Amino acid sequence: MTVKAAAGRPRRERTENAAMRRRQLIEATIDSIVEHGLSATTLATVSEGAGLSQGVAVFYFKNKQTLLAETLKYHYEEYTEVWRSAVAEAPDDPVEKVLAMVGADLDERICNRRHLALWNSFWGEAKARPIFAQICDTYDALHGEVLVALCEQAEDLIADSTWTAKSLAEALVTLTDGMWIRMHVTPEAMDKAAGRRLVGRFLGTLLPSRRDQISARMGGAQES
Amino acid sequence: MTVKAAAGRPRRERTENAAMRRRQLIEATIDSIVEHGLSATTLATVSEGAGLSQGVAVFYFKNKQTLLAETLKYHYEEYTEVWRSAVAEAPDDPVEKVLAMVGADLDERICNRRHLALWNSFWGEAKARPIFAQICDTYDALHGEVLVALCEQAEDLIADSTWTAKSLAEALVTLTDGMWIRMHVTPEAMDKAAGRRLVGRFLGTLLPSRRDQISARMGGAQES
Amino acid sequence: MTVKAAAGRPRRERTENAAMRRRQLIEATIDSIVEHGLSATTLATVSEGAGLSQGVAVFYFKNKQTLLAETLKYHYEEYTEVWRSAVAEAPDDPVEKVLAMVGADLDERICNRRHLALWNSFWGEAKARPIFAQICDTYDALHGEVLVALCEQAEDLIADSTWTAKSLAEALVTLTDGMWIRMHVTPEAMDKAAGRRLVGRFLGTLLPSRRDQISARMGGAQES
Amino acid sequence: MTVKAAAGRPRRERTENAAMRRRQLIEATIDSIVEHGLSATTLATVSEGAGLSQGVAVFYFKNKQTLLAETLKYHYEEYTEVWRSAVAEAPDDPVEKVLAMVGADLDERICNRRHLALWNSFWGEAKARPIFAQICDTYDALHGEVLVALCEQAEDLIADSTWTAKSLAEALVTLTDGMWIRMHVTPEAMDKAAGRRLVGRFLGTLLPSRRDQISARMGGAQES
DNA sequence: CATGAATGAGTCTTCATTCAT
DNA sequence: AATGAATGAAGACTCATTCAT
Repeated sequence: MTVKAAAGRPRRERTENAAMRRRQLIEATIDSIVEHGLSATTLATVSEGAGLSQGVAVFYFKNKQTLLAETLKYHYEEYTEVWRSAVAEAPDDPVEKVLAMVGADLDERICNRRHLALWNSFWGEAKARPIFAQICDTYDALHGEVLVALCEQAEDLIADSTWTAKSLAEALVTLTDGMWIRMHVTPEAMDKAAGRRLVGRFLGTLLPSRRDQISARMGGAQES
Repeated sequence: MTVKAAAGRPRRERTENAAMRRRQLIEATIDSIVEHGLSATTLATVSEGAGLSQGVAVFYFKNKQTLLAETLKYHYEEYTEVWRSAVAEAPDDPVEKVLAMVGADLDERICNRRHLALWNSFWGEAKARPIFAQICDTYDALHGEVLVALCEQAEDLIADSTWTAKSLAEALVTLTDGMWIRMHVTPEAMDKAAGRRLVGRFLGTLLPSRRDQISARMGGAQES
Repeated sequence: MTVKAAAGRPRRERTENAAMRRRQLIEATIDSIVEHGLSATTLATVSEGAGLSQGVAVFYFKNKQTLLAETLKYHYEEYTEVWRSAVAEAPDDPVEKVLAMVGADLDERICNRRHLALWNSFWGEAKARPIFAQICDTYDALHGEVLVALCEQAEDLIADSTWTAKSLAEALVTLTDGMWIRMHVTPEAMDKAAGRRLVGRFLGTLLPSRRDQISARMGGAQES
Repeated sequence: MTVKAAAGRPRRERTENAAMRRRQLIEATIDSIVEHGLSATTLATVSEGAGLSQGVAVFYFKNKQTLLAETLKYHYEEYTEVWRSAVAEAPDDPVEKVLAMVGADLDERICNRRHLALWNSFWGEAKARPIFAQICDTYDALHGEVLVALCEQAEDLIADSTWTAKSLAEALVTLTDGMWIRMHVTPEAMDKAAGRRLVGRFLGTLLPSRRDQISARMGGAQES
């Protein structure tokens, strides 16, 4: 009867509340994984971190498994958003686009202790848990396709007969993965600036004529 | 009862037996981690895999924690042995030594499904378990030092002002870690041959004058 | 807010609405017990079955316990109504009255999958839950008294010195309970028609002179 | 080496110990079901009753489900043993055999508070738990076949054209089930002696010429 | 009236660890 | 040396119940 009067509001509020709770729980999950590791992350550590009861996590995610999977997705969404906007905002030059996409991997929003720890934890378990592997595959495939496409247009980079667009993209992704690992496992041996320089040097070696431009984007050949 | 009868048994025999059991259990641990993942590896899966009773693992390793740590060490010992002998056996040329050391990372004895799975699992948990992290650090430090030293001698490689011995070593190690990850996570996207070609291309780009030599060691620049 | 608007709503309407909701919830409870069993019947299965929210069941019944007890009562009320009207409508002859009362136990409204499943579930738990036991006792006592009274008047049936009114009533009730169990547990071994024939044979054996009359009411002595 | 010296002994002991523990746990399960009902029987109530830790129940039965199923089987084995030996020991006369088999259902070892409570609890859940139903079916089928066979030979009992061997067996089984229920639900209304008399009267009515013999086996037509 | 979010005690189950033999 | 029975502390998950809206 008076439903109309209150229409929209309560439902929206409810939906918003649910979204908020889910985010709250996912953040707490990330916190726990970063702090205790994936294997020591329990519904207890998560719900305590979120300041909620154990039941809520189940209420919103049904499963621990689902909670973890959603956490992984959430993380990938953030990453995807970062590289996508980086590419979009890059100057309209093929090499710049590639630099932007690779540079996104070293963006502060992605390449930080929290994200690296999370990513590494999931990778370690991906082979044993098909759901994780599938999520990784999906997002990685998208990322890979876009990078190959950009490399194809950056003809200067693959002018050298050694490289093809595909192999170059693969090399860049491999370099990124390696850096993420090293930054995570031995942060004292490699930090973000060192990572940028490494990629910069690599691309600079490939494309000597643009070395200055690359240096400007990635950081120079300073001490490392 | 019959202890007295066996009392005279030489200590060596006992020690050997113990060493054998330990190896047996470590291998079973690796099997389990490869098959079920680290988080699903229990003393039960290990002892069952070893064909022994539940108690033995504790008897020989005291802890599950210790068993895992010893497994990690065992694995690193194998790896260290491989790259050490590869360097030793390489022709007496600085660049050849570097190629040998990097090539060891792609050696069949190291770069196989089993090792990659194991390594990845431990990395994922390393940050959360100091014991693992410490083991990784120790062995990685040794490996790193040797590689830097070799790079310093391979002056041709760092003739280009872009690279220093240290940054080059870091780049190579990073590339290796990245390859291991990709071979593990997306084996259909990168296999061992593709990995060799990738490193080959990378070094070939750095040192155009030795490109043929590098190709010969690492595999050519075929399609990838 | 709109409480004032509805304030004038007659109490009857509210009471009727409540009665409707209670019936709705009880029916859903029965559905759930029939489908999932008593032990797997939760407030969630009930409220979902009723198409209502979780809270309602508590609102109207205060307890899960009470909801179940009310469900049991509801069921007994239905049964009582059936045998009472059967007796009332039976021809004015003592034997006919007994036949009618026993026949009611095989009436389609009582002797169906749904009722049998429900009854059985409650019996299984009755001993452990005093509230259930008490409800069963109350209604069974009433039923028993009436049946004994009718048997006393049906002198023909107990002419045989073997039987007394009480023992005959007990035998009939026992037979009914047994049939209900067997129809529930092994429906392929006994259906309603077989049940009627069984009772018919039993009474026919007791009272050969009225065998035809009994057959007419209960079904003949066909194959079984 | 010295295995031979200790041979046989430890293994036998171990097997015996396991059998003993299983029996101990099953008895505790029965105790709990009789006392608290099936739905309130938890691994906690069982292991506490057995004076053991929760883990043992799982160790020996793997599951709560399996523990319950084994309990049901154990109970049926006892019952089967009783009626089988009763039939075997009965005089070599068809009617006597039938009387013995039906009488077994009223044997003190079977027809006691404990057994009845147990049986009833399982029946109540049988429909919802296929495993229970299957166990019941298996043992009931055996019992039914034997009873039909005996009835076929007891030609006197089915001389009356009303009854066939099958329908008579069905009637007897139904009577038994009904008695068990009533003894369980309303023990004040029917005890074991009353049950024996009821069956006695029923068979006596069927076979007037043997009434004395039946009375002697089942108890006379005393007060009931 | 009615909703459904939130709680927390309790259940089953797993598993590292202990210990008698 | 080796076994495997036994323990008990978590862990994930369920569910009756409460309560703000």
